[in-house]
Amino acid sequence: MHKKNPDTYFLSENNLPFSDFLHFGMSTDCVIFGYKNKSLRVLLIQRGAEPFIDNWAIPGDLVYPNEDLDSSATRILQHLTGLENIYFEQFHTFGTVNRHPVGRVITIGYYSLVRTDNHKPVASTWAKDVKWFDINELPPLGFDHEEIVHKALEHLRKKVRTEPIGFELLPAKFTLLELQGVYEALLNMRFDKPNFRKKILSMDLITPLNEVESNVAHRPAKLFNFDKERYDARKKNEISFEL
Amino acid sequence: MHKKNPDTYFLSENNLPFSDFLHFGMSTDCVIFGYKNKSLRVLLIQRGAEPFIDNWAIPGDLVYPNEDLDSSATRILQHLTGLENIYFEQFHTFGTVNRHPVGRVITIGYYSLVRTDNHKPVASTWAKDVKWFDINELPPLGFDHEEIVHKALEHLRKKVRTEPIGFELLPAKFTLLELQGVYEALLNMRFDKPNFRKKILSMDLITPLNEVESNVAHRPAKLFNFDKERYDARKKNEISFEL
DNA sequence: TTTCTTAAAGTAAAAAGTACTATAAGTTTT
DNA sequence: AAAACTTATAGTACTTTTTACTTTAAGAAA
Repeated sequence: MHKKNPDTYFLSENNLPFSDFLHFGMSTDCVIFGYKNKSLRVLLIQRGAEPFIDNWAIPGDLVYPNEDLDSSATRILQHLTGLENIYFEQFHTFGTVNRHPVGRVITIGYYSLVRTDNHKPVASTWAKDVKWFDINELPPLGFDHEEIVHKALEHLRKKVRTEPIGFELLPAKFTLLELQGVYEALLNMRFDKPNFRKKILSMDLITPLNEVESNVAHRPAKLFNFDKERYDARKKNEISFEL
Repeated sequence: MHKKNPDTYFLSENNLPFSDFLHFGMSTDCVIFGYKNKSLRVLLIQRGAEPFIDNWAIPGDLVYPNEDLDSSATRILQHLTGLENIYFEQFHTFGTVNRHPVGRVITIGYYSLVRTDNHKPVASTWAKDVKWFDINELPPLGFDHEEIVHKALEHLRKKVRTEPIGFELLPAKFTLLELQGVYEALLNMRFDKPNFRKKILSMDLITPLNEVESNVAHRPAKLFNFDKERYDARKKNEISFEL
């Protein structure tokens, strides 16, 4: 119904026809975080196509004409890691006029958290190589990807202080010291062990299992898992839909 | 240099030529918050053009082909309020396939905070009317603007807890009780007056002036202003550029 | 059985947050 | 001009949370 004469829409102060505005490219780029050996890592690909061929970059792709934004991010993640049900979140959109050498391409930044032990990322047609990099030892990146990674990290650090997402970087069963390591890597801080333990347990969101770690040269620690149901239930109750 | 054959770029798993991906429209939409009479308000326009003509909506416009995203938001804000140096921030991008009746238009959501007393918003060619609405008494909105407003409010509420942006809703000189009113409206909570005062002053970010309010039927309160320089300086020192 | 390493519990001081009371300083009313 | 009233501002006592540190326990390895 509205399709008849689109040129009459959006005529703010300029007189360009509507069709002149439909020349944007859209992409999604994903900053994939992992955790291993007490350090925070980012998954990068080595580009197999121009522009920035051979450069390292964060994985991304153009949004399909008939694809939702989150679906696009899911597709990239799925494709690269082979995993489903990955935690991810949109955090910022980057659209400086000349950010892309080919044309006006605006990219939507997502970050995601994955358990690095579960899988091996695989290179594909569009990536010569895929590798985990320590967050403090990143190579030079193509496009404006350094800015994107930096901003992703900023968002992640804020988020992790208010919502229990640290678990997403660990296997389902983890020890409290492992969890502490995640938070220390993420926030670049040190915590006191007994106090960290006390605080985490007092939140009542992780449940002790009847299992302990194995193959360690010392007293094995108890394993826990995150009680997502309880968290979701609690969150639901607190939400007040004021609008 | 890279412009010669764009069709070889971004060929992930599909075989569409690059030009097929350049048919997105981009817009920015601004959720403008104000504060008056102890209540939080949103500035809405009544649309003067299709689609959703006559409906209330948040102000927005298509991004110009040669315009940065933030510039686009600035332009809309400037145009509508006549004010410069308005606080604003990008918060989320909305791009569901069918969100826009005319075509695939992706919109970048911004929210901003303005001092409502400083100015009167003016309607223009693209808006029949402009009006402030109480956040709890919004009319039905066109497009997906209800979702956008809701999400903006969510972001604002988080932001206001970690950064001193409440001042942006008040005139340069304000009383502590006025500031308390802003926070109560923003967070939908009540604070104890002496404690709020103590907490705010202990942050050492607002400075007392040698002025008091006038034309009040009781003991006039002291006026304060926000010490932005001190805040910026302090923030600068804390930032550790770890990337 | 001894030694080693880390888990896990406990304790005490400091800081921050909460609830409330009291006083001071203006304006308005009588 | 004094009294009544309203709100600003200061102060106090109490509770809870955070921080720093000590102690004990449990298992693995030698």
